Amino acid sequence: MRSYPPFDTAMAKARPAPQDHTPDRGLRADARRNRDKLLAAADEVFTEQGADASLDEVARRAEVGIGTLYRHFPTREALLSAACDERLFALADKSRAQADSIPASEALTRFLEDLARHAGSYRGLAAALGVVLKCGTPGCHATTSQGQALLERAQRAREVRRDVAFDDLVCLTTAVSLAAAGSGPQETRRLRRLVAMFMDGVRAR
Amino acid sequence: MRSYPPFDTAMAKARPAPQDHTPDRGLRADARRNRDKLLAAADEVFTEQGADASLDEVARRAEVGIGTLYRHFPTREALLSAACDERLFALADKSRAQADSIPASEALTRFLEDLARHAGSYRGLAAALGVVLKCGTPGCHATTSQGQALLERAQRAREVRRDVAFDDLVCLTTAVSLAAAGSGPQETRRLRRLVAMFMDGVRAR
DNA sequence: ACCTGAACACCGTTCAAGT
DNA sequence: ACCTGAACACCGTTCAAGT
Repeated sequence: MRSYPPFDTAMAKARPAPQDHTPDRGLRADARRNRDKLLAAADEVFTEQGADASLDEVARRAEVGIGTLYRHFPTREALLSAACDERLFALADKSRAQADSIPASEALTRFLEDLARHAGSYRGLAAALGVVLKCGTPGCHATTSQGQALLERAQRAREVRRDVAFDDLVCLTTAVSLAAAGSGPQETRRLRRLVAMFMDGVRAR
Repeated sequence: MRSYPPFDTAMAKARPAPQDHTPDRGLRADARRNRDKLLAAADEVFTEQGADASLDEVARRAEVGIGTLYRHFPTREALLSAACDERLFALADKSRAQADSIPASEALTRFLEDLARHAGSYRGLAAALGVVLKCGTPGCHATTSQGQALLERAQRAREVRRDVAFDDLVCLTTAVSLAAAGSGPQETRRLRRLVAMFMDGVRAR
């Protein structure tokens, strides 16, 4: 088991607003450009080859030295979560937009389904989801705080047990994503079924 | 993402009986000895370093050429599941012994808890549990058939929904094990709580 | 039949030299 | 301040030569 060095939190800077969430302050123009190229390349490569694709390949496709990759993203997880960040932001936004118009536990269920689908966007992302969601990236933060808010709301409405923690739900999502690896219609059905079953268990009675 | 070659099913021979489950037929004495040394070494190394420890290290500690390791176990999963086999056998036996004297869903719950604990015996085994349980090793087979039997019994007793598949339960176990990584008293408590919650969702209503 | 280990291809990570 | 890529250490896998 390889042990990654501790995540460099300096890499995860607070973003000014959901619309403008690129950390351009304190980055030289060329550095900023390289960072963007790296993210685009990472998204491509991870999508094609899975979450443990070669980082060399990412650097090559970004037309950037491998050292530059490490300078920007000291660990694989840092790159992984940065590459997912847009998606996570979108997920949190979508949930916030629709949450108030539907019942608490329904909102929570939809959120978890989306999260499970997100974890399936790269092969191998699901297993890393727990780590990725704790990496401090803005998108991660948006997602976890939205999830936590939904959970608390459902608990206040007495629709969900009090002894359920957000981490339990992340754990469920991990499981469901692992089980639903691939994203055909069959997997999607299974995903929804598993989320529903777990939510039945989580529901207050 | 590394793609492993397809698992060589010739490696997983049917065993004569639960008590004597070492494939000694068709193996020369020295080969048999090497196989045993490899399994003992693998158990040690995986326990110390996790499920993705170096296979070189395993061969070295078994005092065997690396080629011999690959001859006996063509994939990491093959070695992993062979090394777990005793444990899985014991798990199935224990469950069989106690199952008839307790209610169906209780027996199933205990079985799943044990399986989750098993998945925690090596760091990183949980994520591979789905694959390991499908590798055809005798211990895997004993475990899956016992689990399937317990599930069917609980379904006949109308204690568990009909639309639950054994794979769903394996998926749960994976999740719970991932969430309960580590094996302190806190993790064990969490493990039992998560299993209980999922079982509530799985329960017929 | 089976074992051995050198050889090959590949990957992650660092760091001295460059701009 | 940032980039580069050669260099190093390590790992998985194969296969020709040996018993």
